[in-house]
Amino acid sequence: MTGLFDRIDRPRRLPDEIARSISQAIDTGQLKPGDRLPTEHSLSTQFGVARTVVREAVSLLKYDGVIEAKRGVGAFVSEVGNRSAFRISPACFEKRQRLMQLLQLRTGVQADASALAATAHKKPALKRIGAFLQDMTAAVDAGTAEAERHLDAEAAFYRAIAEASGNDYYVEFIAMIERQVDENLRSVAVKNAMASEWGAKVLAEHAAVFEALKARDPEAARAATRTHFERAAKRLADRADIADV
Amino acid sequence: MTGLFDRIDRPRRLPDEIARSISQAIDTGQLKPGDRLPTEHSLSTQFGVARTVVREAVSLLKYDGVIEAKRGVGAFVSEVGNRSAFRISPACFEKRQRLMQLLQLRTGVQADASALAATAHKKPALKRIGAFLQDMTAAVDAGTAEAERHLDAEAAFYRAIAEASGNDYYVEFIAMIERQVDENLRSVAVKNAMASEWGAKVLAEHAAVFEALKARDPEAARAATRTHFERAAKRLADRADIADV
DNA sequence: ATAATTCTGTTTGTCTGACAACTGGAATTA
DNA sequence: TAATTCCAGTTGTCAGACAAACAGAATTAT
Repeated sequence: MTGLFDRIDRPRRLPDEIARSISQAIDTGQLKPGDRLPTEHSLSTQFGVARTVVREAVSLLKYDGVIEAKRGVGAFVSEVGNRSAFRISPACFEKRQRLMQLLQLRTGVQADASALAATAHKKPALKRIGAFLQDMTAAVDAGTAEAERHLDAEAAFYRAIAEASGNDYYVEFIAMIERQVDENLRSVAVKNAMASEWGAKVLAEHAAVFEALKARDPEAARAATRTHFERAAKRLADRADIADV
Repeated sequence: MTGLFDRIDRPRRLPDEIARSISQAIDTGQLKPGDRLPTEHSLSTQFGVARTVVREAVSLLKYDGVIEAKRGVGAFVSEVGNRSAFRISPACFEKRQRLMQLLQLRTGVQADASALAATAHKKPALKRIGAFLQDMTAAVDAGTAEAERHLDAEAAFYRAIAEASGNDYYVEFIAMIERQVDENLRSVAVKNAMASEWGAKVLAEHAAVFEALKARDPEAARAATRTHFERAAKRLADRADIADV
């Protein structure tokens, strides 16, 4: 049973903390592309940690292409558009606008995945997808107690669709986004799932997607998926307790 | 002037090399989710480097959520779907199927971005976009000598569209993909751009996108963008010298 | 005999100091 | 004046040490 206890705040690793700090300085414009970072020695004294820790932190940012280092010279903030990874910072869940933008991107990708799956799916995949839809139905029938199960089944439903598309990148991308959203907005999503007046309504959205897949109609699948995720985004953002600016 | 000299292969950083090695072991299934990694001490002797180097490498993978470490116990491969970043490994450009999948994902996202931009764009943005289209036209008129400029203008054209969408995540995502594709397939793309018989044809594809934006017609913009990127993907994959399996 | 506790070795996390490789510019020399 | 050499500074790597946390064995108490 989850929800009884909040996860204790484990002492995070120092390098992650420092990487986040530097990354934030770049995002907020305190460090602009081309700017030179303080030396590792300087950073280690500023943060009050050993240089090895600073090195690990800087190494993370180098790996993402956020900064570039030249031996004997220093480390510099890279030009934008040189990133080698797509990553969502937790700060994005603090502002409504950023959140909506993220969910908008996800909606489009997820709709594409459904459209692909509509024509590409094999029989066993459809069976799997249908099973998750039944899971959701059962969870809704069971009422608010099974809200968590409902959410898990929903995530599995759309993950299965992504897998049925036959494109591994959709699976990876969707899984990544889903994980981030879940990690940051789980509690809000649970509240939404518990709002029983929505149960049947939302279920119909999923069912429409499934029917479109069964009919191998890509455009219907895309439209149905888009409809659900657009509404879900609205429900989430409406209920999320975040700043409007 | 680019293209005269190839960039010398600088000795890569050890941590990146090791991170890549471990990551590959996971991708190929030599290390499965739940498996325990060798100890840092063991890895340092196996790779013949200091533990600090191994630590940096492992730290990168931890940051991506590929592995999780417990002090006093060891480091373990995470379950799939726990990644906190979306990253494209260079290996993806070695197999035609993976490449097509990647380009398919990009096509969908880019098409969505265009659809959004069609309704969201402001006047100055449209002007910027049009300027890049003219750049491309000029480059095509100048012939094969300006192939590189053509490519740069094309990338800038679609980046500008993403910016006009008003959604920062589209900008980030598209920039990341574009960079990876460019880095790995630049030479192929140049050859394509130099194939003069395509010049006018391709230019018409871009122009169609621009016209749809000007007309503020989202579905037309989406369709035109999709058409271009699907054809571009085909041209790229046809010419790319990669394995079919 | 069983359950609780303590001890111990292992592993990751952090610290410290050192040296190597490399760079840009200053000081020196031709 | 121009070329060369030298030097302080910075990142990259190395080596060793200790702290923190954990799993399981050994010990003790019930």
